[in-house]
Amino acid sequence: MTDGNGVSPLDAHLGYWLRFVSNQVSHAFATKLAARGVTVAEWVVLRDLFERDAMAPSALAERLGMTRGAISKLADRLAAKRLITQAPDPDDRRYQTLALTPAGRALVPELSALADRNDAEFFGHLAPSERAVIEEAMKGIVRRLGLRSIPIE
Amino acid sequence: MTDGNGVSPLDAHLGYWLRFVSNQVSHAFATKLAARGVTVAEWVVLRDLFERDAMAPSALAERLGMTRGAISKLADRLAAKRLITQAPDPDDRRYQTLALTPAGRALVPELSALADRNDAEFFGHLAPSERAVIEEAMKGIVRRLGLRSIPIE
DNA sequence: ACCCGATAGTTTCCTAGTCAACTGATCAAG
DNA sequence: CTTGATCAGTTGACTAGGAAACTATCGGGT
Repeated sequence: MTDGNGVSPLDAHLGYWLRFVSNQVSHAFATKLAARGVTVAEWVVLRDLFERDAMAPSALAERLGMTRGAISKLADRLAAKRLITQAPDPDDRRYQTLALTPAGRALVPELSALADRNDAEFFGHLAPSERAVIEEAMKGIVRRLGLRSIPIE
Repeated sequence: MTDGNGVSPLDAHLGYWLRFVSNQVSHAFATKLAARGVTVAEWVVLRDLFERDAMAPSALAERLGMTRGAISKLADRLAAKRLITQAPDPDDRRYQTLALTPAGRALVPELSALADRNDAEFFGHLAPSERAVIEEAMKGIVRRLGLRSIPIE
């Protein structure tokens, strides 16, 4: 685990390899999304709204593990691209309701295809048993440590 | 793989789980490092210089997959913290030589212990066989796709 | 009925990157 | 030699996000 100096090599850590691959995967995906004028964070928001239909920014922040400030800016960007709408909630005027525009809704399946393709490029060759071990290990870590959201604090 | 709308769930992708866990691991590590006043990128540079003893910024940029601009600023920060020195190369004055100061050298083993601890917290409970599958799969992906460096383009 | 605290969203400042333009230094070809 | 291409490093403009202060709204206790 350590060399003569008490310093273990960087690549002795599983975290190193995970970050390495994960960074590459995310970057490759970001490049694909960029061709459609969307960032990864924007994609995640669109994807979430696609299923839930309408959501308050704070709920998104909670689910995506981002600050409310970040969501506020992200929502502005998506609204500027005419992919979502920001409507005040009539019941409680502190709240907003974010929802996909028709253009936004139409975009999600296209982006989803990019996500499928990207994942296949990196992991498609793995044996089902390997996939299963990795997926279970990751889910197990999330469960064990009680991790929530799609993090970055 | 897809629901009725042709949109596969986010968590159907292995890349999703990898990013999830990897983000958490990196964040937890960043928090530990922050207590010593160092960022993850700075740690990687220190760690690399620890083994190689002296290096040009451009070589670091290549190895770490960062731009020269980023390394330039990073080196300035580390020099300001008196952890590295920036010396001109006498043979070719375009080059610099980055090297650890004694303080920098002394810090690496401490940070390395944090890295060990962090990795153990997330992956220590995995069976050796699980670790092996994951590590091999990640290394295989790196090999298969000819990935280099610790990326972010 | 009225504050006081909590809660939703925005905004400002900061950090750490990228990208691209720029400055010097070197080298090779004429 | 000199000139032009190339390469190392720096710098400035820009981006995405976090932290925390700020605004506005709501709700509950007295």
